[in-house]
Amino acid sequence: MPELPEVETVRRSLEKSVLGQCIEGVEVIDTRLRVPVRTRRLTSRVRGKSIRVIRRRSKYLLIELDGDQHLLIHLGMSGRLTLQSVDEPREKHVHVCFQMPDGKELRFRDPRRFGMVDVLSGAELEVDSRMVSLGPEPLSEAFTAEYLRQKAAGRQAPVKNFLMDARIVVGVGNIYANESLFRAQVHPKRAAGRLGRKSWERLAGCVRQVLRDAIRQGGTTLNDFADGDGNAGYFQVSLDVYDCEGEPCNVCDAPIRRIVLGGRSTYYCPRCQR
DNA sequence: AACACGCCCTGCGCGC
DNA sequence: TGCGCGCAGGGCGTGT
Repeated sequence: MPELPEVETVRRSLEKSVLGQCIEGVEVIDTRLRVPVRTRRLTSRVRGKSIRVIRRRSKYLLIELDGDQHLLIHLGMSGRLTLQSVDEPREKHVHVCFQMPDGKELRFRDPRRFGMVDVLSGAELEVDSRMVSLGPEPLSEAFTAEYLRQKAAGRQAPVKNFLMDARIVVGVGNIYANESLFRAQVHPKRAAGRLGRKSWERLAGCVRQVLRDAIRQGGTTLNDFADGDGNAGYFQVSLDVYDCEGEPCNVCDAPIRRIVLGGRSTYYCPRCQR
């Protein structure tokens, strides 16, 4: 589920609730995530350390602790990270808990188990294969129309697949790729290498705009997304095309179409997007 | 290199 | 009411 706006929403809420606090203990209930949880390593490196900074890179949360340790957390498709009272019964699929002060714990819950929880030193983080191959952040200065145009040169793959490639730009998942292309009036199937400068300008601008709007609304909650305090997002009411097959386009009333690209549902307006 | 595809896993909504 | 099916926000490995 969580794309950049959702992860950023979680980051901001955790920044308010747990920044500076000490992680008093770690409990691993189930190690079976996409990458098996290394319980002893996690416990020994994290227990007793305070949270110095909470960052986000791509769709990863990076929680920097005392002693140059960095918690690396990915929410996968169905992950949640919420601060709750230890008195509340643990929900099904809570796999890892971090004990926090005042009788609270940070719970990592992930029904589909596509997420991951790991801990790395600063040096390990710098050379980590998951990190080094990542493209620029879409809300950074490095993300420009010219950058995209150069990267796309000669590529035959659909522009939507290109946008969702984390080596090109991070954080743009299926929802926001669809929404960005709609706002930029670019057909998702267009070969990336065949877009002109003007299209790239619109697209770069719309990607940033969509992501900023979504962050402002606290992310998109389709089924179960919530921030660190359990609050749902609101961007789903602003979706123009995602999961809107057959509904009239908000601009021209033509019915929204659904096709499959790269194995994922792709929604677009056949009249607005060329 | 670039690209297509399948898989990891559980839950949900749908049609029958 | 119950069952089987397809589908779901991500990322990685493998094949051509």
